[in-house]
Amino acid sequence: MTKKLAKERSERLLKAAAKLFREKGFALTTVREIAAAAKILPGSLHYRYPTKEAILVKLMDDALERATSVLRQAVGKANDPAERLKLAVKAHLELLLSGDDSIYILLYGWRSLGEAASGRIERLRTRYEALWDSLLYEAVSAGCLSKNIDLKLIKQMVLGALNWVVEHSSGLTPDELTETFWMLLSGEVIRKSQS
Amino acid sequence: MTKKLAKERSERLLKAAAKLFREKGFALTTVREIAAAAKILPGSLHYRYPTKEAILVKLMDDALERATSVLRQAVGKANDPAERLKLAVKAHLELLLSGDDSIYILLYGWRSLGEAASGRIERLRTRYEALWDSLLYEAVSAGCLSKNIDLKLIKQMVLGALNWVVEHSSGLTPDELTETFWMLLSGEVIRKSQS
Amino acid sequence: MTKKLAKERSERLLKAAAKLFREKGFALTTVREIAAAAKILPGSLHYRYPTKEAILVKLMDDALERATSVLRQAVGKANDPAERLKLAVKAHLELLLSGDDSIYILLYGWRSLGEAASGRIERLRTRYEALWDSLLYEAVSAGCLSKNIDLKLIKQMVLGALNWVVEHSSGLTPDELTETFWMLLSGEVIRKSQS
Amino acid sequence: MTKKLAKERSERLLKAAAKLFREKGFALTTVREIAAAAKILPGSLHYRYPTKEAILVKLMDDALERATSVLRQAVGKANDPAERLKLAVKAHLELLLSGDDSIYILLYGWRSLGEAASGRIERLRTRYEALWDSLLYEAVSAGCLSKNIDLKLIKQMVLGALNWVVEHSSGLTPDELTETFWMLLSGEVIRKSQS
DNA sequence: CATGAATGAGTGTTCATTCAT
DNA sequence: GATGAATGAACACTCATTCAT
Repeated sequence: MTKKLAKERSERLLKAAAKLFREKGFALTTVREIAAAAKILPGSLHYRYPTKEAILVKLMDDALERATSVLRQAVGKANDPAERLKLAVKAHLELLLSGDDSIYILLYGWRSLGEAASGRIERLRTRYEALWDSLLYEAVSAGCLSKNIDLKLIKQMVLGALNWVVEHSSGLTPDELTETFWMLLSGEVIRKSQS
Repeated sequence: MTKKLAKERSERLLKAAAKLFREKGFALTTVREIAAAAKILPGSLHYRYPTKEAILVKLMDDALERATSVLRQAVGKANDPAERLKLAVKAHLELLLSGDDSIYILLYGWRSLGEAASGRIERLRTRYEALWDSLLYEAVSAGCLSKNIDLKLIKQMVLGALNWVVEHSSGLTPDELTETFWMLLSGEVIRKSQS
Repeated sequence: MTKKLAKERSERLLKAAAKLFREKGFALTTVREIAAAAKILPGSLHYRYPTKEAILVKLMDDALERATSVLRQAVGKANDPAERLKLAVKAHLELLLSGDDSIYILLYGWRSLGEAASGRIERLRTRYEALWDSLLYEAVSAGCLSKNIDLKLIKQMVLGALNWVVEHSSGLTPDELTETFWMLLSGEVIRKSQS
Repeated sequence: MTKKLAKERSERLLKAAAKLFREKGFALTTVREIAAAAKILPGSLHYRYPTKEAILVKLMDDALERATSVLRQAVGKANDPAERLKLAVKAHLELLLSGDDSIYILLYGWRSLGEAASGRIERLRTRYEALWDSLLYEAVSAGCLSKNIDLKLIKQMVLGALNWVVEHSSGLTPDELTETFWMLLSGEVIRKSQS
């Protein structure tokens, strides 16, 4: 019973922190604000997380865990490499648009981390990106992605486009965004001409 | 003579601030650090810029001005819409990779601005993006960009891919990045298959 | 137990602040001086009062509360309007000479307040003066104060004389001051002659 | 010619300073504000007065000089001691209501002075009050003021009433105030009864 | 487990004053 | 005489963290 309450408190705290970190940035959010939003007292906050940074790390950890799991699950629904890639794009967009603040923080919050935590998150992020790496590699093997192309670069361009678009184009669904993006990748947007 | 010295000081200050803002973020950079890096005293810093935020605004203002000017100049070198678009991509990448810290700050620092300054920068940013809008519109008119496509969305995807890639893929030249990106857009990376 | 200590601290802080505000003026007193005098740390001071002005407001609030209460009590001891007036004079002088710094601050410190706080204190001051207004009005009704006289003006002259005298004539008791003042009011000082 | 301009500048500076000191208090007025109001530059201000305090001292000096001179002139118009006293009251009120900011500063600004300057002003103030002392002494000699009364105390009560009233009762002329005050002193306000 | 008062180093900013020109 | 850029000590205030209860 008590444990349940404790867990609820902890979740409220993380949710509140994520919301504030997203809205105001890590540095401009005070622990008092987090505590107030989570309806606990500043002292109690430090009982669960020793420092403010620890909250951020926890948030990022969880977000990455979730992202990895979601992506893995999404691509499992198809066998065709191109189809799997498209499913990954959609899953990534769905996650970004899910309203989960911690995903957002994951993308932009790493600048606030100390060296130790920064490395830790980087490793987790690499794990997430490794999923994309294998997806792209599969596609090359299946012949639906050109050989002799820098796969890492393609991956970053894809992720960059997706991450950026959710910040700067509002009101569209993941499906709509996926379709447009897929058209762009398929060369259906730019018509071959000369250059 | 005095004026020259004053200008030099002012520039040293801005450069130092840009470097620190990029490295540590706006909130985590102290005015004392900026002053020390610029080899002036904290009080002298406030003689030129009333607040820390004013430095950030000035930095962003200048960066946007420069970006707009560079882009305008770059696309002026060609007449073919597709070629102009490619030149824009290259110019944008060159700017991002030029080592100018304030360009970086422009992309990620806006979260630190107060409401007034934020709106001001947003307006300038819109002016920069308007250049891209017209570039894309031209391309549609010339038939080398598909009609019936959300141009704003394409613009954000393009800019997102470019901005992201310079942060996460190091060691490549703007030309190399431009070539790969252009291949991606031209559909030469993903081979048409089914989906 | 803790609460008791906290209260003691709070009182020490207010006493120290009042003393310093009186001696050096509000603007020339630093929060560090107040903290040092109260034997707490600057940070702890702001835990209780968010700003230096808040301390001043609290001091004035309390002083006015005390003054109102003391005056009300004093005049309750008599029924004759003239006697009540005289008791009020004595009570006012006793308060001023009680060594309570906050009463002094109340008289001269309002210039340091911001607009909001200033209005608040002004309202409280009006409440205190309303007691004098009613005292004077009573005296008129009872015929011991001339009709056709500007009562507000008389009130200000009386309060002005009393407030000023404690600043510039030292060593006398409230009783002595009251007697002299009463003689002055009664026309026993200036002998009727011509003008 | 140059001298004339210099004098004009100096006067503009003093007027501006007096106005600001009255409105915002000495401590809250910055030299930059004074300089701006006097339309000179901060550096030039210090050419004429070495410190901010020096301006305040000069202002007080002049005000006291003027007050002394005005009072002396006013009482010279009559020979009867009571009449002279009444003229002094009127002259004092006229001065206070003349809109000359420095007179106001003289009354309330001494708290801002350092020890040295404070003593200096105190001596000047004593000289002004000595005029009142002699006025009152004359009145005693002439029999129109009761013997066996603390003259210093009476003086402070009179000055206190006058100084206070101009701050707290607006819209009345010096003549009106003088009449009411004189009635108060003459015992025409409080009717003798018992106490 | 939870509290909240207390801490104190650190923050952005102010401003009277100086001084080379 | 006059300037205005530069100074740097001082200011009010913040806030992540601690710890006695």
